[in-house]
Amino acid sequence: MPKKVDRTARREELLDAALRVFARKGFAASRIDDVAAEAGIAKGSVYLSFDSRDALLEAVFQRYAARSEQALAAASAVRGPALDRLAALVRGTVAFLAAHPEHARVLADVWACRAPLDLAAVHRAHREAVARLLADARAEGTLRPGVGAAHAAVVVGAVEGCLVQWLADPRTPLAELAGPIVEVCVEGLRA
Amino acid sequence: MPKKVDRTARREELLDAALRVFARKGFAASRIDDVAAEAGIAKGSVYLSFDSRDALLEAVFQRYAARSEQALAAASAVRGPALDRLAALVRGTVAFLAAHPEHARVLADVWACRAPLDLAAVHRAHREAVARLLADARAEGTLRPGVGAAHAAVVVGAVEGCLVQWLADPRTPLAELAGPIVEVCVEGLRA
Amino acid sequence: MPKKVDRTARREELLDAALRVFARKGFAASRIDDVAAEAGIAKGSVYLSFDSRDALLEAVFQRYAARSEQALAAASAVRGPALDRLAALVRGTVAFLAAHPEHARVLADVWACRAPLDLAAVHRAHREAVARLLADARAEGTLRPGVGAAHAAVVVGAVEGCLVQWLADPRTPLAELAGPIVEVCVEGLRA
Amino acid sequence: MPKKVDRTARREELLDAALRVFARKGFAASRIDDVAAEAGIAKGSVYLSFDSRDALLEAVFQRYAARSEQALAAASAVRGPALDRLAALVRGTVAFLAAHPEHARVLADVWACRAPLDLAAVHRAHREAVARLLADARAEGTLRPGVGAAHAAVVVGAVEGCLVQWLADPRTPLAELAGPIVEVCVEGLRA
DNA sequence: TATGAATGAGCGTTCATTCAT
DNA sequence: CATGAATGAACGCTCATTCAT
Repeated sequence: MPKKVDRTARREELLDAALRVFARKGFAASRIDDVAAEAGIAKGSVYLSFDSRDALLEAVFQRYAARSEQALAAASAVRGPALDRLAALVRGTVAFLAAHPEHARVLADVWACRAPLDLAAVHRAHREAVARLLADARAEGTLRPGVGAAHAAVVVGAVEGCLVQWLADPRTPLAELAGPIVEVCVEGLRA
Repeated sequence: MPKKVDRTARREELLDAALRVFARKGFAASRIDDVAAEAGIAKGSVYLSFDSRDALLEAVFQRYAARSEQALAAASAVRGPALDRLAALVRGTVAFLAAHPEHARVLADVWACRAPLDLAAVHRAHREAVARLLADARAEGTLRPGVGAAHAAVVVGAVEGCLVQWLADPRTPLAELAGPIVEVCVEGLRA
Repeated sequence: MPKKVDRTARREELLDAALRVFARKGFAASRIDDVAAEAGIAKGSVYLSFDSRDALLEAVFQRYAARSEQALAAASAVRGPALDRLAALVRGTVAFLAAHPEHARVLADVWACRAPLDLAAVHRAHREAVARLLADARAEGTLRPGVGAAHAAVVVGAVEGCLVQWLADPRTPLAELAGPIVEVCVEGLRA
Repeated sequence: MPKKVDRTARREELLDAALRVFARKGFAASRIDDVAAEAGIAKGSVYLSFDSRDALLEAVFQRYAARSEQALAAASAVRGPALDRLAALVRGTVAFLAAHPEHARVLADVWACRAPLDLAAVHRAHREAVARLLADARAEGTLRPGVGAAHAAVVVGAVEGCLVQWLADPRTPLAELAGPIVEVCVEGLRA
């Protein structure tokens, strides 16, 4: 089935191009021509793979969501004490974002656009993964009293919030914030 | 000086209208006509107070920045042990954001637009306020060893990150997250 | 009747201002605000003296037409041989235009606008004055055979055409062209 | 290279349409829609060939300048006594203008607009051609004493000035003025 | 399938004109 | 009379989308 492969490959190349362009100038200022030029194809050809400009942003986001979930799954697969695994998850998430600044940058466009891109699902998955680890830690007896599922949002938020500060000021050393985040959001929760 | 008063009042009314419109449909989808209609004036009259559509967003942001700074100053003015004051600052910030959902919603537009709106300065001021309190706590001997100025970004991030989750999913109870944030970002830092 | 005087004086001041502005930036690029500012009054006050922006150009032109006619009449009043009077008329016309570069510059706007400003009447009056002098010269026997009323347009054109060259390139020394024009259009016509 | 041909052809068609529209209602009153409609294409398509409305006027002028130069070159190519060639040049120029009333009409818009359209260069070329013929006539001994290069502007002006009178009053028989112009500006210069 | 010329709805901005003060 | 804020029609230009080739 060469057609399918070609279509998929072309979609991926286009998404790579769109990701770079969106990250560089922002979705609002990105033209279909810009994406096509970045991908080295003609403007009209973009519509062979995507229905609209908005669909391009949605697809870019979906790819981020999928990759983010993979990173989450990978981090959740490690063995060891629950809070160590939580620390690993936090570090993994930060490393993933720092390693993919383009994906991170496009997040702002996703927040701003009002399309029904299920960003909430990404957050939910993230919170649930954290909540599971907190529950494990509770079972292990390594969790501070009074800490529970309600605090998962705070852990997720700490990561996301550092990302926001980095977006607003690229000089913020996002990767170096992994340590402090772990110290606050993991070590501070130990019994 | 009736002129000055009128112009300022008209500017404020327009900013109120713009804030509502931007919060409702997003800056990218907001038309000058929408803002004018919301303010009950003619489209052309918007240009009596603002040079351009972008200037409107900038002014809306500047007002947010100023109000945010006021909220910060108010929270910093309380007396008591440093970490209690940090808790107050966090609760105050969350309360401010929860009480002004429109301002908060427009933040996403500011992140997405690439105009030189000094969002970084807002973050910096916030981090510095937190860092000052952490330094005070250190002097009081109430701070956990190893915690310092580097962790201010995490505290600020936790608040901002919860805001992001609320923006992505309005069902997230932002106001109720103040408690967990304090438990993680303040109580977890105690010696 | 102080009102009448005031209104007329105000009109004149406004026309002076309009003439300066139109000459400086061209009618197409001149705003009512520009004229008002040049006259030192408020924008709306312009409409107390003129019905519209176009009426301003028309009035400026009418004033030029009247002054041009006066210059023509003055030149026609001199005594002496017909061709000497023609030379005086040419020199007077050129001197008038060179002395009022602003009026001359606005002529281009009058040519370009399609309003029914009777520029043709100005040309007609000019041609008729020249034709009268040529007829006088014919009666005096000082005119070359074959030259008559039909050549008046050429004499008028030579002046106007030098004006055009000066409008297109202000470095053209309009005043200095009076001599050559007379040599070609007057001396060349002698019997 | 079908692309180049098509683009050039389309440009020419658009310039033809623009020329007609500008001549009919004047540049100031001509809308992009008018030009597009005259060319039978959509408004936006105009921008595939021209950057702006002003660029359209500039291109129309450039085409006039080029054609004018061709007419000049053709007239300069004839053989014979210098003053006969000058007469031919004058007749050729007038015939060219009379045959292209649209081009001539747009000249007024060029005079009025302040864009840096090098109308002065057209005049200069015209003057230089005339001046060369006058120098030849001097060498031939057929030129009246006292006449020289300084009179070239007058000859050029006589043509241009008759054009102006025709622009102001289309009833003026421009073509019929060629004879009188020659009689004044050529015959009057003979030794 | 790939192209890019063509489209035309849409929007930001301008500015002549009006009129309440 | 004088003012200048308010108006809103008008227009240049953009660009996502389409479709003939």
